[in-house]
Amino acid sequence: MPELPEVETTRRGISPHITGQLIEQVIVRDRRLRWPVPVGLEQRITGQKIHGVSRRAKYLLLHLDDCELIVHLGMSGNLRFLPDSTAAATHDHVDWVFATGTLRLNDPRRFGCVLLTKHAATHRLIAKLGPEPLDSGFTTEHLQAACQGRKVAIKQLLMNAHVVVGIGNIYASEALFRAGINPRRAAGNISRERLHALVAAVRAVLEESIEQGGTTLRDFVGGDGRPGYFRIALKVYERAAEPCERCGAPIRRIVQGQRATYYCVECQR
DNA sequence: ATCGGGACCTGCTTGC
DNA sequence: TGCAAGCAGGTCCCGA
Repeated sequence: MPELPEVETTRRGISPHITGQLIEQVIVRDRRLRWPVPVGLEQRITGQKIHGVSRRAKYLLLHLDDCELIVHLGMSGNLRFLPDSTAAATHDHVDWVFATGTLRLNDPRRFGCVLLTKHAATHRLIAKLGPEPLDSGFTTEHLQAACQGRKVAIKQLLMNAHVVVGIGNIYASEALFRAGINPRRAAGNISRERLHALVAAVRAVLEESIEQGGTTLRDFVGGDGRPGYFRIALKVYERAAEPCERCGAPIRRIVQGQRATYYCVECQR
């Protein structure tokens, strides 16, 4: 489900509600996620305070007294703060209960995770990630170095979290459209000038989406339960056969690495 | 080192 | 109406 803008929207939605709050109770209804929710998590963190919620790539990090929780929403997860008690539904995996309400993780496809660690920054899932696309570390030089000698398609390289994090299937297509680059082009065969444009396009599309609360295609809701409104701003994603906004040619859908890619054959070379 | 593909899941839509 | 196939916002891990 969520790419960086949706995870960031979730973070902003839940953070004010739980930061500074004491965890009164933890309810795990279904430990089955991508990796099982650790046995004993409930006792381990009950009574601890949430000192803040940060984000690294698509991981949400909850900072507690003496440990950190790594939460990933996978393809279909959402994390919501519920001020009033609401009966749990199917696929509600974990509740964190506070005096002011409940933080609840729902994840039908179970590709998400809830993990416990001392220091998330050194955790194996996080330690080797590439730079954040909205931070200063994501530069033309960095992208150029990552592309050097690579034969993979630029779209697949953009989605590689060891190169740059947070860009999933929607925003990879959208950023390449903005930059005018064919998603199938070999990464190593793109000029520095065009990579410079791509860096700017990635930043712009992610920032604009965050402003709109992310993209809701089917079922995404942010921490407050509201959908994101960036879908109407998508230029190519899920627009196969529709006319390109720029040139009128029909948007094409192809498959790369088992994922759908959308692009304009005229505007993107 | 790089790459391609399979794996992990449920639920919705589409087509026969 | 029923059923099977295809598709969906992620990413780890394996073998070549």
